[in-house]
Amino acid sequence: MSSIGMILIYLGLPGAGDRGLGAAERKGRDRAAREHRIVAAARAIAEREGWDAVTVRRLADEIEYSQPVLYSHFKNRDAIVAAVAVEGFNELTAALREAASGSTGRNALKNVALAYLAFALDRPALYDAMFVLPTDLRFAEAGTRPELRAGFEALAAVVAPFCVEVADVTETFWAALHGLAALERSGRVRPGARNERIALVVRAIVVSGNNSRARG
Amino acid sequence: MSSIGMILIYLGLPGAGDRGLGAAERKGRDRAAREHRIVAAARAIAEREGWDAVTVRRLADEIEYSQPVLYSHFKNRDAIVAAVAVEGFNELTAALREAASGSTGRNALKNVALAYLAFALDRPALYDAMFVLPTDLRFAEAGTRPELRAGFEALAAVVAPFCVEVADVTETFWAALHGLAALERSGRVRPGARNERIALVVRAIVVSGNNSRARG
DNA sequence: CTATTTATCTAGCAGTGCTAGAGTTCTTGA
DNA sequence: TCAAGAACTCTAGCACTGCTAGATAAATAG
Repeated sequence: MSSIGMILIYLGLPGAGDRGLGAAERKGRDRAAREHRIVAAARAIAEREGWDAVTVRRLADEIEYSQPVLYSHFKNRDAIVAAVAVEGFNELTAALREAASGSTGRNALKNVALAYLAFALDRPALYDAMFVLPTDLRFAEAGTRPELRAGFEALAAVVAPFCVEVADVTETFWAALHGLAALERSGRVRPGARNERIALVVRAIVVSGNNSRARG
Repeated sequence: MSSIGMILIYLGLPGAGDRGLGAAERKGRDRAAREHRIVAAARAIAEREGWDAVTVRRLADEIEYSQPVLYSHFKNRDAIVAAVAVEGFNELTAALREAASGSTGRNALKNVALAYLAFALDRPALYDAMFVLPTDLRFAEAGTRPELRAGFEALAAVVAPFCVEVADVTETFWAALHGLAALERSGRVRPGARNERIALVVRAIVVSGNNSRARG
């Protein structure tokens, strides 16, 4: 099965002898496709065997190129992790929007919280890429990537009805969800009480979110 | 400065030629002292240069023994990280108790939250050992080390006045604090709004903690 | 003083991220 | 059409990692 993947890809594209205007674009597409294969391979291996198993040599084997090719796409290994993280933020945002749609107010809040936890717990490797492993992706700063900000906005949307200082409450909501995910994943909290914890977070926002100018 | 540390240690102990009953105990003490030096070196290097700089070779240099000696104290590198983490839990527990003492009710809650964040933010390497790096330390399970449980109890103590389901609320409080620390440390939340976020968490527990049997 | 156990070290394995320089393939211009 | 130049990819290797087998030195016991 050595090079079937590559063969299929090339069959779907103009022939290699192709001259003229289309050649450059084809190269660009090939490069983009190869880059995507790298990211997909990294993600698949990480999800199956953990991030430690994602070595540059192994990725090179997977895409059937030598190691230096990977470094023509990504500055270093961390940049590959970051690319997976960006995919993760897109999918998390989609999952949160989906969870919010079709309900409003308190129910929307609860559904989003449940969706967030579910996302973090069944895609541990993806979530690690987004929040645990070292990347230099940032939030809340100039130069923040739109993929990251969109996730924040999805949370802000369900939080907004309950507060005036939306940014403060959204950040705190996010932190609570992240903390719940992190502690549960590392076995530091009773798995059976997940729903109770989520209910507490939701209730906290509903009851105390208003007038978020906290006094104390 | 090659072996001054060792010389001082041995000067403070019975002479090397010492025979008889005391010799075995002295050996035990020496071993314990050496083990402590390993953990201290790991922690110091991690705090100064990050955990990536903590290599077994470097620790061996630091304590002036060869690498295999470290493996006679710890099963592997992760076990050294875990030893630092246990120190961290002891110190975090002490810091939280200190913060809780001298105030009650809502103020105790706020002081503990502030102390938790301060701890996480000015000892990042220690906090990583406790919560981020891979160790097999567990909470909320049979076989949990007492050092870990004590930290939970310190949080539970300040939460208890505000709720009936103490375990649920304590876990959620801890998760919120951990999430705030994690997101702030990775630059994913506005540093300037830290106090507002903490105030929200405190207010949430005060206002909605009672009757924690959440409905909805 | 010798034999045995204990403690320690040297040297090395198999793996990592990353890169310089060689080699090949493709594109271009005459 | 064919050589010159550019673009691309590979081989081989560096410096490092965690970890360990086997040799060696030191301490203990008989």
